[in-house]
Amino acid sequence: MDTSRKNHLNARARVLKAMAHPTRLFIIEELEKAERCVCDLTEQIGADVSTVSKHLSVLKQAGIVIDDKRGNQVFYRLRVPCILNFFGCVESVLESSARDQAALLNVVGK
Amino acid sequence: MDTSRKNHLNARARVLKAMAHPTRLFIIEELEKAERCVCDLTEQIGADVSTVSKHLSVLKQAGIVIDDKRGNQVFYRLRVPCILNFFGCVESVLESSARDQAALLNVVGK
DNA sequence: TCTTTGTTTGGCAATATAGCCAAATAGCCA
DNA sequence: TGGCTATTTGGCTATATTGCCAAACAAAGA
Repeated sequence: MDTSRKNHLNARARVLKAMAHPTRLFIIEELEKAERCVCDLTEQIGADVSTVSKHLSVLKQAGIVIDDKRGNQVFYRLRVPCILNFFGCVESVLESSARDQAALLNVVGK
Repeated sequence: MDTSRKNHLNARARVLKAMAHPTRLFIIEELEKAERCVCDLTEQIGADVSTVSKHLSVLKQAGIVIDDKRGNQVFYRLRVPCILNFFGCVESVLESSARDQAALLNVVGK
């Protein structure tokens, strides 16, 4: 495997890793609707502000969100609008898993 | 946040997490081309067989790949064909990050 | 059966992640 | 300036992940 391919794989993995957490997926979904300040997200999520802030910084470092300070609030929004389309395939994985599970249970049940 | 939304976020996060590793992305890309046995993947990846086998089992548990034993070899293939389209958006995140980095360097350079 | 080849599993050490609390920082307004 | 609100950072513990080695398993063939 050459270096350039390795770098590419690492870069992609970093983005996916940043998304791979329920709270961060929630944030992404919310930001798809509109920008949000940390306080709003924190309230919706129901965790410590510091926890939410750290999740946001993970997303920011991965290049997924961008922040914008206005007054003493910080607003976050998605940097790239396509992120949500992105999930069509994740959904098919989930559905196909569910289908196969069901089929399996059916067989076992007999 | 209601339970059903939480479950959904967890399910999605599990799939993304399974993908979020360079070696596993490599495997996914290879399987997009054709099914592969563990031995082929191991050779390409250049890690211990046990390591590769564990990565495969992560992908399998997430419902991303499926295995098929033939003789004493085990062949893996993607369960869902769309996985690679999936990356269009990851790419835009990367590109947009790169662009902004470059712009930043430009400003700093002045 | 014994051996060889291919794969998975168990176990371990190193490292990374998550989430909380406490403390630091930043901006606003009196 | 002092106090208030919003956010980030540091530090800690608990937990999860990674990757290797060694050992177990499985299939095939001599």
